[in-house]
Parts: sequence; structure tokens; C-alpha cells
Amino acid sequence: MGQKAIRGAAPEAKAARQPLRQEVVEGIKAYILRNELGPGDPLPTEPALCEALGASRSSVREAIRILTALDIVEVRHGHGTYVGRLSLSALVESLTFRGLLSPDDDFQVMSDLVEVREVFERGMADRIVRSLGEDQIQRLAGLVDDMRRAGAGEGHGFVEADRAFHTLLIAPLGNDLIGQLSSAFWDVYVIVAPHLDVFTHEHEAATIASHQRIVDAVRARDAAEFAAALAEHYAPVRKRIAEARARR
Amino acid sequence: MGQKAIRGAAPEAKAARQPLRQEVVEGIKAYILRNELGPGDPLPTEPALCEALGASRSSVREAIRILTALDIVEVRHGHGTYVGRLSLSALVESLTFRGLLSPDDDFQVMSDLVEVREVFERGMADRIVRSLGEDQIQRLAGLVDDMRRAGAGEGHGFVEADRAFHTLLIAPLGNDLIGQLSSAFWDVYVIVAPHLDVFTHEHEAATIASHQRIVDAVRARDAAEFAAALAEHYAPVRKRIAEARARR
DNA sequence: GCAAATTTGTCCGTATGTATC
DNA sequence: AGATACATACGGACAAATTTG
Repeated sequence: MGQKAIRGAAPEAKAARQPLRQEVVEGIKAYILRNELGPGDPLPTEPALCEALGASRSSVREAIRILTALDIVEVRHGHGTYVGRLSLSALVESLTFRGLLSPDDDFQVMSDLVEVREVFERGMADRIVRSLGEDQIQRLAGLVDDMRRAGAGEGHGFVEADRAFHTLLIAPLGNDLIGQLSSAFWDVYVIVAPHLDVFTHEHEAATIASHQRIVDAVRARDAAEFAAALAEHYAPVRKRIAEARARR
Repeated sequence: MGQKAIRGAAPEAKAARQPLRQEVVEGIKAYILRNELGPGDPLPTEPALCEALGASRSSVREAIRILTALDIVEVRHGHGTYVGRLSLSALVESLTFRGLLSPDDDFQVMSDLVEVREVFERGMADRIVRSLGEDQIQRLAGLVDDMRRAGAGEGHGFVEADRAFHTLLIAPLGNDLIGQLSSAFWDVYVIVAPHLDVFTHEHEAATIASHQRIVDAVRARDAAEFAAALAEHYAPVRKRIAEARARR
């Protein structure tokens, strides 16, 4: 019968009534805050949430879908609902779709994206060369070796080593946001780039060389040289994107 | 009666079957891509999507909720569903909730956030001072005047002028991603900061002074001085966050 | 290994609120 | 104001996945 609750009567006298599902979203968020839950902690079952928040299962489920998209909750079929990892997966989804969407601006998205990563690393140059430990520098050098080996054989491990290299580079900053943003941008790049014919495996040698130069600069604790090496590394990437753009 | 489609039989032989709603999500995204739709363009009605994608209303609606959270689709009650603005609203939601969540790390989130904005502006210093036009510099100076007026009277217009100032600062870069990220971070800061007692209106005078110094540096096209002015501007912000953190 | 219990996934039918013409 | 088209919300039923006895 769709019995109706008297929503909008008591609370917020004349405020534009927001959908019930949105109230449920806020209710679930408030529940997590109130109980100080963290990633992985269990949430009430759907029927329990229905009763607690005074909404039907449909509304509760739609609210859960919204929160799932934001990685605030995570659902395991047949098992239960839990607090999510609070990652930036939504950002990856958004940017990826935007990159695939516009037939012309997609190259601009890629270019912007690479530029931001460069700004992160160049802007933090002095702090990076200062705070990287000897063992971490050793691991960076090891990753360059991995790139050499992967470049000779298959191109698969190459991008992984490249990614690990840059992840390790910004790790010592202690700024999780930069790390996660950079990681998200990398995800987007890897997903979108193949659709734009940007990948050309001929440039691997140059990429390896510039990474080696970065390692050498870190070893020497030379921030200026470090920034210069980064510029040398990113310039051809942007150039390749520009070339692919011109090709259309 | 819940008549069942034979999902999982024909497609992807042994791949782990994903929920139907996820297929609907991909189907709607594919529809947008295939028809090269842009923000504001209309999408089929819910019943139409049900028939086109072979799913019930529930599944279609849950898929729409996911895409709405990502700002890929937008729904107007009683009117229809449309392609969304593809903004970074999901990022704001995610970061805001994360900031409110952890009782200790929230300050870290705020600190990281401000640091990223500083890196954007300092990392682009030379390009900013080079590409800002005379009229834009004039507008920057006008915004500083606005801050002076707002500071004397009410604190409301102050943050707006401050925001407009920084938005205008990075606008000439032509990097939409930086602009939208910076804007998103500002949103998060404004939402979360009041919960942490970071706002202390005593520092408005110093803020105005450092903004004036930024304008002067831009006028002189002096990138080094510009970067120094930015450092002077952001240092006290981070200091305030650190103080609020220590207060707990 | 099987069966029961729990929980989420999907479907349908219906009623209501909202915007447009 | 009425009619129409659409999204919102409800409730019940069954399917599928997971855990447990």
C-alpha cells in the first residue's frame, strides 16, 4: 500500500524537502561517525537499517549504493555491509569516464593529469631528496633495474616498476593525499592512454635513462638536479600526448 | 514472481559474475559514450533503460544512484534523467567524510590538503606570473580590497574573496584539473575546518597582507618573490592547523 | 558434504509526489 | 485545472552467496 510517513512535516518547516534516500545516506554516515567506526567494521543489516531510519528497503539500498560509489561503505553479497576503505576510487571513476567521453578534450585531461604529477614531484623536490633513506634509494635503483629487465622481455612489468618508482618517490613526504592522488592519476592514465594510442614502446630506453638520472640526483642529495631530471622525464611524456593529439 | 534471466550463461564463461546493477552501470556509460552525449543531454527514461538493458527498475535505479554519486548522471524528479556535469563532487564527499571520521587524523587530512594547494601554486609560480594578464592582476587587487572591506564588517565575504583570489590565480594555467582539485580542496577545508576550531578571525590582517604581497609579486613578474609570498601565506595556515591539533 | 540460517541481490505490482503542457 | 509523463517510495516474494552446524 505504500503507507506514507509524514516526512517534511515536523523537520525543516519549509526547507526544500530532500529525497528520503538522502536522509538515509546522512543517517548511515552519522551512524559511522557516532560509533567511531573504521574501515572494515560491520554495519547493521539492511532490515535493521530500515527500521532504524524509518525507510523501506529500496530506499536503504539506494543509499547504500551511493555510499558504495564513494567507498564509504562496502558490501559483500550474502555476508553483510561494512565500512569502506575511504579510497579515492570515485575520483578514478570520474576522471576515467571524463577522459573517455570528450573526443577532443581527452588529450587535455591526460596532459593535465601528467602535469599535476610532475608538479607534485618537482614541488616537493627538496623535501624528497632530503628525507629519502639510503635503503629507499637502494630500492629505487632496484626498480630501475627491473625496468631494464622488463623492457628487454615483456612490456608488462615495465609500467608496474615505473609506478612503484614514483610511488616510492613521494612516500617519504608523509602526505597521504598526494600519494593517493598520484596513484589515482596513474590509474586513470593507464586506463585511458591505450584508447589514445599514446603508448609507444620505443621510448622505454629514454624513460629508463631519465629514471636513472633521478636516482643519481637523489643519491647526491641535489634538489636542483633532481628537479631537472624530473623535467627531462616528463617532457617527452607530454610531447607524446601532444603528438597523439595532433595525429587526429 | 521474479522471473529470472539466464545471466552468466552466455557472456564471460567462467569470469566471476558481477552484479546486474554493475552491468547496467556500464551499459548506461556505454550509451553515453556511443551517442557522444554531453552534460545536460537527456537519457532514456527508467522503463526504457529497463527494457534496453534487460533489468528491473530496482537494478536500473540502483545503477542510476551510483552514477549520480559520481556526477555522471543527474536526475530531476518528475522530469527525467540527464548526463551529469562530471564534476569532482564525489571527491569532495569522500574527503569531507574522511576528514570528519578519524578523531586524530583529521588534522593530518587538513594539513595535507593545504599543502597540496600550496604545491600547486608554488610549483606553477613561473607560469602564473608569466601568463597573468593586466586585467586579471587588476581583479586580484580588487579582491584584496574586498577582503579588507569584508574583514572590517562581517567575516562572510572574506572567505569568498579569498577563494576567488586563489581560483583566479591558477586560472591562466589552462589546467582544468588543477583548478577543480583546488576548488574541491577548498570546499573540503571550509566544511571540515569549523569542526576543528581552526578558524580564528584574528589572522585576517596577516592574510590580507600576504595576499597583497602576492599581487605585488605578480605585478613585478617576479616568480621567486611570488613563491616566497606564497610560502609566507601558507605557513601560518599550517601553523594554525598544528596548533589546533596540539590543543587536543 | 549437506542442509539450514542469514544476508544481500533482483524482481514485480502499486501508490504517491512532482514537473510540464 | 486537468492530463500526462516521470521519478520516488513502499512491500512482498524469490534467487544467490556465504557462513555455520
